[in-house]
Amino acid sequence: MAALARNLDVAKSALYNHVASKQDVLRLMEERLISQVDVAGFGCGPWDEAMRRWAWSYRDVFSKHTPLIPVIAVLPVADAPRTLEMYEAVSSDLAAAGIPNSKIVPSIVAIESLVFGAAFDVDAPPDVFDGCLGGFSPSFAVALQAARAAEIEEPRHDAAFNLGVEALLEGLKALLT
Amino acid sequence: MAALARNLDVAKSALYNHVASKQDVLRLMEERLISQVDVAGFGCGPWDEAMRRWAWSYRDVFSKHTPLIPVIAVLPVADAPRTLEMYEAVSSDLAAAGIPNSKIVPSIVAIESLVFGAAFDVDAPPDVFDGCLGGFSPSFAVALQAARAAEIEEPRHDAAFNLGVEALLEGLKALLT
DNA sequence: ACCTGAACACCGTTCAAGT
DNA sequence: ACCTGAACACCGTTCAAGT
Repeated sequence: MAALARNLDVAKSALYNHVASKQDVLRLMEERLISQVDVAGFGCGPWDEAMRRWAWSYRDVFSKHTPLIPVIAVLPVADAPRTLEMYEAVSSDLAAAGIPNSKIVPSIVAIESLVFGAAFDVDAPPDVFDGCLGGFSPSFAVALQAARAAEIEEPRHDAAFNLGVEALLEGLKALLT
Repeated sequence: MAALARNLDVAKSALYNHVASKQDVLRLMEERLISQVDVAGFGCGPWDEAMRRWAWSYRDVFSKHTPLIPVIAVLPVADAPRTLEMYEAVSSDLAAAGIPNSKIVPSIVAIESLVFGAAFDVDAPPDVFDGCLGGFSPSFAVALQAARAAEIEEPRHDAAFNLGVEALLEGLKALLT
């Protein structure tokens, strides 16, 4: 709230004429961010292509605002019309794809979990794995070296998220359709 | 730091004789939590069974300490010997399972992303989806009703995490072996 | 209706002073 | 080696007072 007031060239207390609390500000931010997530793929074309597009843009939007993730995970969606709109688009495509009704919400939550976790990963410094080549963990060391070699083509966190999304979609297809 | 000092019946400033900063405390907590994660399944039996066991205990441990997730996602693992130990156990099983070296780190990061996201989901109140049955989102409403019906057998977040883990493992098998 | 400024109860961290 | 207490620069929120 202090930083927000500073940016608006206004006293902190002035904010409370427009907003009830910090939580309230975060709720407004959530709606704005969710409306930036790309759901245009749903309702046209193959459902897995739409899911892929949705997941990537969802991750990109929240990787720039990771402090919001703990907030939105706990926020009742009834207060968030844009979020509800997004879920409706996803649900209707999953239903059309033949996913059983009882598995639609679990599928959405599973992908969202991957998206949120991956958003933190994007936020992490590029050197999280630095200095791990000691002889104490030989298997991990060779895996890390192979990952580093592949990094010139694709950033580490993109490679992981790509594999996660593709494996998850593949698995959902295999298990639910 | 204030609460910690309170619990220890000591002045806040006394903490700094034992620890450099709050970040330092969180690093110590990370190590303690990671050492509670069950890696006993690795090195014996089928790799997917070991991964399942690992993922569930990993989620359970961190769902009780979600504020630590943003911290550990950004923490260099070189400073965390127990974490390194855990990665070594996972890596060696994935390599033995025939996963290409260049895909081991991405596989681990993908599962970890799912685990961290799911940990937030466990932490969420049971009524996140309450009051969403309005006519504005028909597909999501029926999906939600089906999910609620299944909830008497298995909690909502367990059903989602179960599907996520099973689909991810299935997908990794299909794509990488 | 919207602003300011002072106040309150908190933070994490530092540092001089003690034992 | 380890503690205390005061101090500092921050928070989010409230409230009386202004326009």
